[in-house]
Amino acid sequence: MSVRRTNSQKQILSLLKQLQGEINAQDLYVKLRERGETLGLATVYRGLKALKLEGTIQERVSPTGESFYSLISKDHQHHLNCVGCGRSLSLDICPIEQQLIELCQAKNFQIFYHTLEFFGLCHACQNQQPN
Amino acid sequence: MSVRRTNSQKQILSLLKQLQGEINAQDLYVKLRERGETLGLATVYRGLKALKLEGTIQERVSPTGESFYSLISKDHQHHLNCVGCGRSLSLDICPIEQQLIELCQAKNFQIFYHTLEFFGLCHACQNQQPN
DNA sequence: TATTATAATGATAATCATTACAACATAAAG
DNA sequence: CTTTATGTTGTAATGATTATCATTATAATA
Repeated sequence: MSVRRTNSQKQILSLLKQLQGEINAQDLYVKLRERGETLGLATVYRGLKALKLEGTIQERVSPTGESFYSLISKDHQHHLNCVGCGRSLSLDICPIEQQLIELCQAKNFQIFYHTLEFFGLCHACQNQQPN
Repeated sequence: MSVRRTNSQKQILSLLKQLQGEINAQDLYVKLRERGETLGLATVYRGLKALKLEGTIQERVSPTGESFYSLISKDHQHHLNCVGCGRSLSLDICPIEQQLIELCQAKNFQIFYHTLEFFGLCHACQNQQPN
């Protein structure tokens, strides 16, 4: 209910809108400081958490354990992730039908977004010895 | 090509088969020690990495940044994850068609597995103040 | 079998994103 | 203008994972 939007949350949202992509908390912090804002790193994390709970932004945890944040948008992307080099390739398709989402809602869940990721070896990593 | 399987890798695989579920590296280490094995924690991490590169096991990074490992199996599961309490509910459906996977292979990617996760608020978390 | 090269291992230190904490600031309410 | 709750900051603590390096096991070769 409390749609109180603190100043730091506004700043975070503003930057995310401008970016139109995903970014991690630390880089977000640096960019905001570059803008002249004076907020602290802890506040950035707290703001991101609040926005996530509101369903305004989404979080993707990378294989390195680092979180990336972005606005939730209709034209989201999924990825092919290489377990060898860690790089990922964007896909422009999404097989998740509205029908499936409604099925989830039926379980009393309020769905904000979904993630679909494929894992395997990219061409380069297939043709070389591990390690 | 080198399908050399070290002793520690065998032990890790053996435990994962017995478990039939996912486990993090630290717990895996403890369980192996309880079995009487004498391997070190670093070796567990190394073994998991090697098995992952082989396409034998899969890794799921939790929102806390912790990794969970399990055997890759046909009857995998997807989840509804609550961004509030962090709990997740298993789904028994998977909308990913073989056709889609072949499309990925066409991009020179060798797919081992995929993950599909929904995020939102569970019933309990919808009806309470944040924080 | 003895020798040598290569890979695996274990203990521990280093790394790094995130969270906890305590002091201070701000705003809302009476 | 106090009181009270909430937001914010910098810093220390946390905790999983990775790097390091000396040691040991394994494989390849003579």
